[in-house]
Amino acid sequence: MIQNTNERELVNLSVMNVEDRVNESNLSPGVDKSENTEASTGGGDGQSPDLKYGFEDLCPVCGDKVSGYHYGLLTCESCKGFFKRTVQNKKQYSCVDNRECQIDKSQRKRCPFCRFQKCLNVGMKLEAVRQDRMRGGRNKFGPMYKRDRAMKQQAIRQQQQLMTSCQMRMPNGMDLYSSSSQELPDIKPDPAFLMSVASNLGYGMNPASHSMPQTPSGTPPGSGIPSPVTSENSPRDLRLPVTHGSGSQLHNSSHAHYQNSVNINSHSSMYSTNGTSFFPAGNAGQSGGPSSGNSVFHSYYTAMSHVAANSAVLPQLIVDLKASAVDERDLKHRLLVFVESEFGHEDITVSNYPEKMLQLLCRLTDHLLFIMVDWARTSIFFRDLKVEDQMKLLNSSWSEILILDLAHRLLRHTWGGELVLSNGFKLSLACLDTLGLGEMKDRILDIVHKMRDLKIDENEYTCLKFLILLNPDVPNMDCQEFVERCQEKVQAVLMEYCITFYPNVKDKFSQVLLRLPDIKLASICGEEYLYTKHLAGALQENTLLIEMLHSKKK
DNA sequence: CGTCAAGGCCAG
DNA sequence: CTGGCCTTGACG
Repeated sequence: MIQNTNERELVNLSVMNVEDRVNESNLSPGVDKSENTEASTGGGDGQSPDLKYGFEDLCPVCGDKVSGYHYGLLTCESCKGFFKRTVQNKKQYSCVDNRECQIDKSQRKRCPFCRFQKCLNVGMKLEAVRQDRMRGGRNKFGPMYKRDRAMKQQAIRQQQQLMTSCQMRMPNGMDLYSSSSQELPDIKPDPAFLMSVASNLGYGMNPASHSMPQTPSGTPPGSGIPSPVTSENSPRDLRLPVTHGSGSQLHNSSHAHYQNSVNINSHSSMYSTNGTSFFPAGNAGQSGGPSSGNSVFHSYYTAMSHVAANSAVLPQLIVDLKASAVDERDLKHRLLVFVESEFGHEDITVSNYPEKMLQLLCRLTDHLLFIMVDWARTSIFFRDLKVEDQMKLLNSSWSEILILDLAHRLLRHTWGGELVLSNGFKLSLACLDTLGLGEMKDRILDIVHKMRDLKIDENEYTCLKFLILLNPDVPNMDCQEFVERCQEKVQAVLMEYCITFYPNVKDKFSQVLLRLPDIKLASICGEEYLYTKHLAGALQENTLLIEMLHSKKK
């Protein structure tokens, strides 16, 4: 892979894209730039109903009012100051209790050890505290903050669309999630429900906001395999991947790594000891189970559900890998709302058919990329990397991840890669032939068949996704070694998983890994196609998709 | 030139 | 030590 020469530009461009998009199709007249300020300053009341509505304006550390982005995320003024003092003065605290003190607004002063611990756990960045104490200016997180804001705005818009869409459709008795309804929660145009959907869509930079339970209770976490975590989460705090018994280690090593944004020790400690975690097990999107009356898929899943009917425990790392996954039902709906808003009222005739279809496909892919970026950014391991390294990894892996995701969707039959708009236009796999992407389509179908033969499940799919993302061979990364270790961990856990849950399948592990080259080939196919189209001027410029494409060609 | 996340200040 | 408010300065 060719390295990207100017990530900063890419980050900025990506940011602009989101904002352009947010502004260009702005449905709510009240949303403009001034609202950003209000949300982050947490200032006056009543000016910004949109932003105030639904998105946490509470500090993820203590629950106090957020005053803006500080050291990587939205926090209150006091935790900002506390974090700064702690890091600048290299404070060493200790906990007189069990290192499990509750941190809230009224008690945050009681135990600085646990408070700092929580700061780190929710994702405050040590490297955002300047060593030279230089004042003013901007740091490298600027683009990230901006992007986050834009994403939140976008989420709000989508949420509004979701509401109107629900109100429009529900009275007709139409099921929004048409692909599978049997195991789904009751979808009603209920603001509270929509709120929870919106806030769990994967937006926002606070990792804490991504680990709320998403799947309906009673469905097993992925592929019918028993979860090590009970569905009853601790009422104390659902959000923190608490590293029991390793508090001081994390603390000390964090200080030792000021230069380096990655704290390897803290991760190794997470998986070396017991499996206690506050991550809910079941938010990995699709819960296992057939999605419709398709008998092939049905038998596949019936077979799957008998796999590992023993009491083996899902490795903690896999639970954590899945914690950032986007729910496929939500995803499908978001895409539908998005595409509907852009193309639903377009007149798609025979003459503009291929062009419109290509446009639609690109917008869709672009949207998926934004969602992918957000998934990655909140994912374990990846979220701890420097932004520059994150960009390099994503630039290198986006197309393969898109292919894997698509193959997985087709395999799970979650929504078959098919979208039908209100104007009757249907976007399905067959369209790829029309567009000249037949070869890629065939490769993808081939991957799907092999995955089905192999009975690749949700957990293995997740591991593959991370193996693609955490590619230590991407050149010029600052944290190459860390990425390598993470990839090794994922690989190790995949092997452990295959051996534990599929002891009778010969070479399951290596067979699963062997899907990667196929995915690579399909992705190259798609990239080449896009690049050709791009050179011919057939693609919309200034999209994240084009930027990603360029980053590889540079 | 305004914005807004850094660091700084200082009463409590 | 805490936390609300102030100053600074790169960036758009």
